[in-house]
Amino acid sequence: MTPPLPALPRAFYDRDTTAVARDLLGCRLLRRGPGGQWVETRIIETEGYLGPHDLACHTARGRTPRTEVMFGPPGHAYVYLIYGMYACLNCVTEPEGHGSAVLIRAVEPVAPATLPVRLDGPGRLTRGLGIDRSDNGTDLVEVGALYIAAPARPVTDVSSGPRVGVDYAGEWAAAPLRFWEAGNPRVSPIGAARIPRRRTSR
DNA sequence: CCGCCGATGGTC
DNA sequence: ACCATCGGCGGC
Repeated sequence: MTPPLPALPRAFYDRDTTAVARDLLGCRLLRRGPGGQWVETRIIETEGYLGPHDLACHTARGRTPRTEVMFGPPGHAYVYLIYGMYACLNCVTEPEGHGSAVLIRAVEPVAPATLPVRLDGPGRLTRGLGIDRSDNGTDLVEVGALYIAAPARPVTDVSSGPRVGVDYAGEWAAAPLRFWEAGNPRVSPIGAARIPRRRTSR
């Protein structure tokens, strides 16, 4: 693929986190590899983390070195290490100081049309695209090695459900802040409609 | 198909 | 001690 596809403006991120989480579906996540080659993907699953009042949100534990980026201006990447071995990619939302972000949980390849790695799952997509904590703080509004562009066509059919892996968050565990493109079979089936399994024998 | 468990290391 | 995960394995 050949960017520059224009990056989404900062105003896109400087909004209600739930709206940003929904509107990121269909957007392009662009990654330039070490060899200068581009990979264009399409966002198909997200989760909103609303701020310090949201007990599932990292900022609920206050302002710390790790969450500094989340309290910063919108439109920056918040990348953190989970379980000692996977990175998770987020976009900071709302005005500076708010402490909210959207986790990108799954993308699908656009160009190249297929890749030898899976990109569904927050840990798999960062591993597959070579995203790690060195990308923390990247300004996604700049056309750089990692940024986000507008969708070819907006996603209108959106499903939602509880976020994954936040059972510790009390009342907030059940909040329907996970969003995915309805009917897309590449979204991991956690909480989504069961994927009909292909017949393997005859 | 479902559920359990280990890997692995930053964070507070 | 916990954790916004993943993949392998064993049981049904």
